[in-house]
Amino acid sequence: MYSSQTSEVRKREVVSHFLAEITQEAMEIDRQNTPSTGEGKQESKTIVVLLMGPPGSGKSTFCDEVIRISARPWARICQDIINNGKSGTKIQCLSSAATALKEGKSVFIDRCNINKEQRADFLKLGGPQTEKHAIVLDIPAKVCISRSVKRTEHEGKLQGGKAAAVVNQMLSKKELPKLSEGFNRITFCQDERDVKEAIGVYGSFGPLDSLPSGCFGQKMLDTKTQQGIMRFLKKVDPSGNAGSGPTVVEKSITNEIPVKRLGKGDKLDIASTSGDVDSCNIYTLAFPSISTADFQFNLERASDIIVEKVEEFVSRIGKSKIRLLLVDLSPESKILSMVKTKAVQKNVGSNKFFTFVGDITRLRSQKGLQCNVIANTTNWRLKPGGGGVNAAIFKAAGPELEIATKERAETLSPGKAVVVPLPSSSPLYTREGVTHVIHVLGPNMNPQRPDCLKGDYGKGCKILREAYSSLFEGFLSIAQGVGSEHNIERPLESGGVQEVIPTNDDLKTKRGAVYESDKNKKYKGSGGATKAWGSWAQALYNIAMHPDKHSNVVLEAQVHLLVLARADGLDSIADVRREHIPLLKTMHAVGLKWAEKLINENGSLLFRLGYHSVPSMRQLHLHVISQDFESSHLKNKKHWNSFTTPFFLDSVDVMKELEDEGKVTLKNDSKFLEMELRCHRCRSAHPNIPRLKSHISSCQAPFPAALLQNGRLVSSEVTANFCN
DNA sequence: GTTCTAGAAC
DNA sequence: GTTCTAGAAC
Repeated sequence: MYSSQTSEVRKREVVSHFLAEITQEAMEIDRQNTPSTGEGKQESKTIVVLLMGPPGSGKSTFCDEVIRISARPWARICQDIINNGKSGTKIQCLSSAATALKEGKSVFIDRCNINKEQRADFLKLGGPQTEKHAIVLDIPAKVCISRSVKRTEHEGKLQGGKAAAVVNQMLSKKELPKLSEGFNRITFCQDERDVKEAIGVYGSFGPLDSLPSGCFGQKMLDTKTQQGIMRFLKKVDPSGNAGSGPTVVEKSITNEIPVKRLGKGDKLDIASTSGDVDSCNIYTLAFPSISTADFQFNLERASDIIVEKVEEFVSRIGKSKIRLLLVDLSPESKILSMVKTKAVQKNVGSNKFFTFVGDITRLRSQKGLQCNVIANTTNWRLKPGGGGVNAAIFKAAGPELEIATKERAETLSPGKAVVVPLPSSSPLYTREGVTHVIHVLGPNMNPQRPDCLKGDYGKGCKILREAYSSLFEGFLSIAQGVGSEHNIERPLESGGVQEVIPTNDDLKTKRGAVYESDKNKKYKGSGGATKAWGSWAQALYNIAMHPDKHSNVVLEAQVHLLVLARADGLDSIADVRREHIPLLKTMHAVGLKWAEKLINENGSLLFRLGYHSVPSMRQLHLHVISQDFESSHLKNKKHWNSFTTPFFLDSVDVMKELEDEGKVTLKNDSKFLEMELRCHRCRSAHPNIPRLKSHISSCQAPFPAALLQNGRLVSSEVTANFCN
């Protein structure tokens, strides 16, 4: 923090020093140009014209057109090409502009100049005689994006899907210029006609002419609101529809949720342009509108209350990585569009609140949207059935939810909520990554249902508010790790083998998770026995040596579990000899049993069983890892490569080599961990982890042939059995 | 393992 | 300007 501040200060010093110099030079020029006698001869004055607008708004075209028809000497200072045709820095622009002014040229500052801060230094250029103008190309975002996307030879190399991201990003920072910043004249252009007109004005603006000061062309438009909306949207509308009008904006909100995978193939780049593939780090509550379906609560009132309660909650949580998602199955949902409109009007939620069309029980599997907690609008008996969300959630979660619910509460009063941790065996947990269901009971206005309020909206609104408060409170308590009691399973009794399932829970709850890592550079290549282990690398050893103290250490995870050997002194595959074959077989059998159990629960899972060539944690452990690699803990190249390159030794191969050779010869090669990132299925290469993750979330290519042999890949189709 | 951060990449 | 990686410290 300190050092970054220092460097920022230093940067400013450099800039202001530099500015002082060029300003002085410009003033000298001005003095030379200013006639010392009071003769009436009019001198030509230089002007600095700052273009302002996102990529695709037509800044360069504007300059080119004016320069083409103008009698005045101009220089176009374009940040995109200032560095020998490549993009350069603001300082280069300032320097180049100062030089041009010195030569008596007027200058166009052709860069986005999107906010006051970006413009400030350019307004210091030249002397007091130098006029400062702004041309604001306030063109609809939609137009800018489509232009940016279409261009193939743009100087700034801003092409394709990235353009949408950049345009939106920039618009979120837009601050229209004001005369008070130091401008003599500001021209606003909102469409092509305005632009043409301005080109005409500046094109015929001769060296000796002057233009009236002030603001021109600004239409009635509440830019404050626009900015608010842009901030609300923050991220990109992947469809490129982010516009400045509220109609477009509403659509954007729906699309705005970062989605890992919308479809297949052609839409793959959506994730990368939305720039939020790490959205799994945001703790999310998905909730249906309470009471507005079967309980027939008035939509107008309900939407007011939702917006009110969300606003209240969002202001409380500050910058926490938490978000709320109002979900409805129907794209035509009235409540969704009403809430959307009101949220936009009130500018609620910033990037913390979204509306979303989808099945609340399938947000991850269908929409690629990870929600940690979902709310269930239930009935007073907390029982399945009744149709709607309640039936769907109980059905999707399986009997596990019923049982877990029963342990918590038998009934629920209107306005109240109950938090139920979902057992890891629930399909909603394994398939969707949902860790908790919060049952909430809203007020009922339907005479066919119990506790009907008979139109008493005084009471009804109070209860509905209370219901949302209870719901959000429950969510917050989970998010903060308070009251999150996780179900604990007993480890299987299996001879000298202890199992640990590390969690891939996004939250740091109080349960202590043990994660497997790949390696600790210092120990690279060293054998197992003499290795010095860091304290965290000891964790598995401690569990294996003292299982009594850790008898209930089974940490939940959807996709990755470890089978530990209890033998002391056996830290890695390098230590393993022929006599350990029975142990390895047992470990394999245990791993396989778990894999099959998990596959039974979720037929789409595929597993590989194997060892790391050089483990990062001591105590021999077998990885049983599902091949979806959907985990927020998979963060870097080493993680990925440790499971998808020959660094990962399939258990079946290890056992075979032990039988044939008596030991396992390690290639002992760290190069595997440094290899480029390749999809484990189709082997395509990807530049970084987020892009890779985005790809693997939808890649359905068959696995490489080698994996399909000898039972290396365990799936619902393959019933590999290497033990017994 | 996590967190922090500089600087590279975009 | 933002995103991403990788190295260092813990």
